[in-house]
Amino acid sequence: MRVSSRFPIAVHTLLCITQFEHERKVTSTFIADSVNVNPVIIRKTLGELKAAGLARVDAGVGGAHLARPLSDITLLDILRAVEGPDAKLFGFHDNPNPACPVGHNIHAVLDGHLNATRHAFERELAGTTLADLKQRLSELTA
Amino acid sequence: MRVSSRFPIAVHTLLCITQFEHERKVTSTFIADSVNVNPVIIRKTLGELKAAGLARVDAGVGGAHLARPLSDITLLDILRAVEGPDAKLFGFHDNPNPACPVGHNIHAVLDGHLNATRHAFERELAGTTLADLKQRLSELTA
DNA sequence: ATAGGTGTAATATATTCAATTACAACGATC
DNA sequence: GATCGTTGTAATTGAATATATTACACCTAT
Repeated sequence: MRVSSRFPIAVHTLLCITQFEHERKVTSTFIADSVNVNPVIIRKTLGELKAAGLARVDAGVGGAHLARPLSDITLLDILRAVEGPDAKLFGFHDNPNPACPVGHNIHAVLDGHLNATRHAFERELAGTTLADLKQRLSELTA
Repeated sequence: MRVSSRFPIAVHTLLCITQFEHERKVTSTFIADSVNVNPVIIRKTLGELKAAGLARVDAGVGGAHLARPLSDITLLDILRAVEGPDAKLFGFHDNPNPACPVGHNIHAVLDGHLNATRHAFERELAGTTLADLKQRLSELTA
């Protein structure tokens, strides 16, 4: 049971950009050195953030930037950028037996609760923005 | 990003027990036929549910039973039984660079929000009991 | 033209999960 | 007490997923 580490990697990537974009060129290699993963992973992550409208990347010359104000990027936006907008939080066994009353109704009985749980999960993530994280980071590095 | 299907399998298993334990012997093979997985998966699941104090299994003769009242078993109890009590919901990249201010503080900045998200997730699951599910199942099979 | 960087594909490796086979141990029943 | 159906558990296989890494074509400022 795991939300992939691509999510914290994406958050880390965006924080690196906010922290350094005005003082140096923020390349995939620079970010990769902070995150401690391979630069290709950062390029893929940046590609997803770009597709989601959260980041811009200067092709050719290199360097990444935020595409929206910090306060307009939530943790949920970032999660959806890297996992896809309709990624499933819960797995489910395939083809429960329709001839058994339990198997026949298991989805009807459970799905609503699983969706409610996913909503609670997403609501919490939507309540935090990159501005909050940067604020906290400033306090820690002051 | 996926909570393993072992969780819905465990819920399905317990619902099968509540539905049938008074009219027939509920064996791992019987449950496996309803869930549509291999009986060994059900035996492992029942072992975990037993260890968590949610189910009893009659060794030798066979057959599973609930160990607690329906209203005293929440979805969170079941999740913890199959995933372990301290399973992590979020992955995290290893060894962020301590020489970078972002890498050095990424855990301090993020962990609190990730924990809050996990709590919201668990709180929602704790709000539903097997009694609720059985009630809904009764309505559907009536 | 070149140098530094990005985008992307291909491959290798690790991890996790479920399916399956095999078999020892258990307990009711004859 | 031998048998039969069942459980508990280990070992192996196969599929899916994720990350690391290499390679290379393409882009753009200089």
